[in-house]
Amino acid sequence: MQLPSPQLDRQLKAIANPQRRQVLEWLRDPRAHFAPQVDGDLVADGVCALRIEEKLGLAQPTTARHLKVLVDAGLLVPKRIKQWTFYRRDEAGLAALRAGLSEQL
Amino acid sequence: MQLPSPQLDRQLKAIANPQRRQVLEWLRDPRAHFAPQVDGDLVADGVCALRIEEKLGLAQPTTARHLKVLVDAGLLVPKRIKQWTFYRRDEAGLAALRAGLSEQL
DNA sequence: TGCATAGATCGCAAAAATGCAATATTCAAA
DNA sequence: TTTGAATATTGCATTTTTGCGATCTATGCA
Repeated sequence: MQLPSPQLDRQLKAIANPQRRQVLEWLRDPRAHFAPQVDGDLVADGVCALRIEEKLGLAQPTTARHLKVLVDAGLLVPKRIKQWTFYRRDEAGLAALRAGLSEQL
Repeated sequence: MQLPSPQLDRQLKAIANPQRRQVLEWLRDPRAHFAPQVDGDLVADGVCALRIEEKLGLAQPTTARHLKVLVDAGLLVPKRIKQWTFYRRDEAGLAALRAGLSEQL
């Protein structure tokens, strides 16, 4: 079948998974869910992948793929600092998802 | 992992599929997308499964399962009249989905 | 340079989703 | 009660998703 919007489809598939929704929810208020970091501000830069991984309780490759799905869907923004990757919400992408939903749903 | 809301999870999985979103969209304005029916009012009762099936271009059992997924998620309301089943949107369920999204997403 | 840490990618196995044909069920009409 | 139409269910194959261990890459530090 013809996909009207591949990006919306990616976003909906991304949030169809509970773990990925959990990450998005945690990142709404990083300070409430994660301890302070030395490199990278929790809010401005995002949360270190390692912290997300241990909180999710999934193996590193599994967590990495979940994060990639969210980034590819435009729902998370990755930021590389030194050897760490920090993730924060992509509010523009999330707004686009909401808009797409109210339009198509 | 623990599911905070099994119903929201079912709903998000339901709309993660393009064909099922297509059905929901068609049913927003049944008269615009389907010819009038003899038994069952297009709007009040819903659209006959057979019409949805032929418009989707999928086999009958496949369409039946898609419709069941949407009903189980509380996004469609089925109505049996004679030997037909008519489907219309469950606006309350859709509202719950929107509410759940803005709360958890 | 050598080594450790963080993260990304590969390869594979298990589970879930999606498709169809065949069959069962339900209901109406002959 | 037999027949036919519409829908639901079953069984099975294919594809996609999700999980992990092993490995590769990138970066920082001694």
